[in-house]
Amino acid sequence: MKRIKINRLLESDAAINKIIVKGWVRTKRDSKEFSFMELNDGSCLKNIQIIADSRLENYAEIASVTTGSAVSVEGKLIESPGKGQRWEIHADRVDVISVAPEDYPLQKKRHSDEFLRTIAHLRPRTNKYGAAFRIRSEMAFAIHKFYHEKGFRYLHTPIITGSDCEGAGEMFRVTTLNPLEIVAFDRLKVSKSELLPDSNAAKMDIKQDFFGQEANLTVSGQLSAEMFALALGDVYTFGPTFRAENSNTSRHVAEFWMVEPEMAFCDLAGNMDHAEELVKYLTLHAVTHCSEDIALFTDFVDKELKDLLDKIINETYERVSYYDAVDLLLKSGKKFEYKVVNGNDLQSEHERFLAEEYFKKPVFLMNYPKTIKPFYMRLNDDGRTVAAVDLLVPRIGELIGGSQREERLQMLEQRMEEMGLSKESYWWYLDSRRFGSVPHAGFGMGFERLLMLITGITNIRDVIPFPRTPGNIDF
RNA sequence: UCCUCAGUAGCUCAGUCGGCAGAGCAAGUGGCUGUUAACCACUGGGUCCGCGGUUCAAAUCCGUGCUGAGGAGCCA
Repeated sequence: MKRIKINRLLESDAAINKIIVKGWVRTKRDSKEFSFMELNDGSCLKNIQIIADSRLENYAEIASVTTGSAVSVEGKLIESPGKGQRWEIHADRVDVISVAPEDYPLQKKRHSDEFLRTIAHLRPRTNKYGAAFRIRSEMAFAIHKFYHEKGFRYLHTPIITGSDCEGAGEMFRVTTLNPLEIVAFDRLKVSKSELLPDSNAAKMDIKQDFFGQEANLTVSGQLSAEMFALALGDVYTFGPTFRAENSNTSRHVAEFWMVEPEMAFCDLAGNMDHAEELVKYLTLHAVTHCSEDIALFTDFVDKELKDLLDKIINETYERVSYYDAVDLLLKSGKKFEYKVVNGNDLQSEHERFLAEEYFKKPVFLMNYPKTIKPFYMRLNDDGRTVAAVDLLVPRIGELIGGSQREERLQMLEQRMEEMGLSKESYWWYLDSRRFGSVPHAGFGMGFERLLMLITGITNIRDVIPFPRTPGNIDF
């Protein structure tokens, strides 16, 4: 007989004479006559209560079961006379699969997130993290569902990349060279400057490497995605991304997942329309398909979460240009720790003020000065701003960053020259502007940041199974 | 990387002016009960983050290192 998952049992509208459930004991209350076990199998937030009668032949063994132990239960699903649940199981047979010893770290009480991070291999067994990772799974599915419905093609861009100057941050080096050989260079008293990529020593060295040139983990699939948008029309990527920045904040990890749509024949306004539709769709999907898990977060993590999610789904997102935002910040009368300077990038506190206090809803900030944005963003007619857009949301800050891309070859080459980039290493990228170039646009959305928004979890390390941060790669 | 705060029992934390190391929960034992973060009693449990210093005396004051958190920068 096959086991039934607890989420199905709890949905039952009638008693069932014979069922098998398997799971882990969350807590147990004993008496001489009965043992009450709360069993959870991960299929949903709720446990099911098992009543094991002392007349069961292995009752002594059942009584020894501890929190965290695994059991298999055969019995009857019946309506519960007790408070707090509709259904319970009267066990005809309980097989103890394994007993968790007394040093099982998870207790039947609230633990701090900091402590649970030190036992990241066990934290999915808690209510909060179980809920978080069920939502994560459901959101990943919803992303594919959204794009499939809209006729986008799912694109797998490379994890290992040879282009080293995408400008999106520090990169992780990929090499098959033995680190000991690098130590040997030190022993030979080769100076550090001679090991830099443009030196002969390093060139000789790099030829021995797997790819014969420097290789890194991707920081963005955008440039590749542009090539496919200019062939398949509308594409998106959804996969891991790596940044070697020494960032120690609640919003950054070294390995994270990013959604990157790229759309041909699309301008900045179309880009924003798309971003707004995506965020609304995903939030609505979470609220309707993960209501029980979301309820845990609205009840125990963030009391204002429900209001925020309603706003995200129902409000029209504000759209304001960089220069208007600067004016607005200057006129707000609000005292900031850092002064608002026209032409400089906005500080986190400025962005938070706009999303959380001024507009009190998601806000698109667009048309930034070209001096603070990458080369591939399309130059506006004013000659000083580019068609960039960030989506700022309450509590998180930047959820989305994107732009309309520079599709004009001469403009693109000019921008690359201004920023000191080598045109040779981007030959294939420039080719796309040579052959059938069209206006196109796209953005990147941090998947973990979306999950923080939807769950109210305040630290990004708590929405990814095994977070990677500077100095931390346990598990 | 910078700024701020923190580190005391398995977990969460208290520890006053520098003067014998504490509580709740968890664990163990026993009792009781259709219980539900069950309840009652008893028991065990400490490198007070490490190193150095001041002092008759340091969990407490000073220096330094490590770890964690919050904020900043970078960004998604």
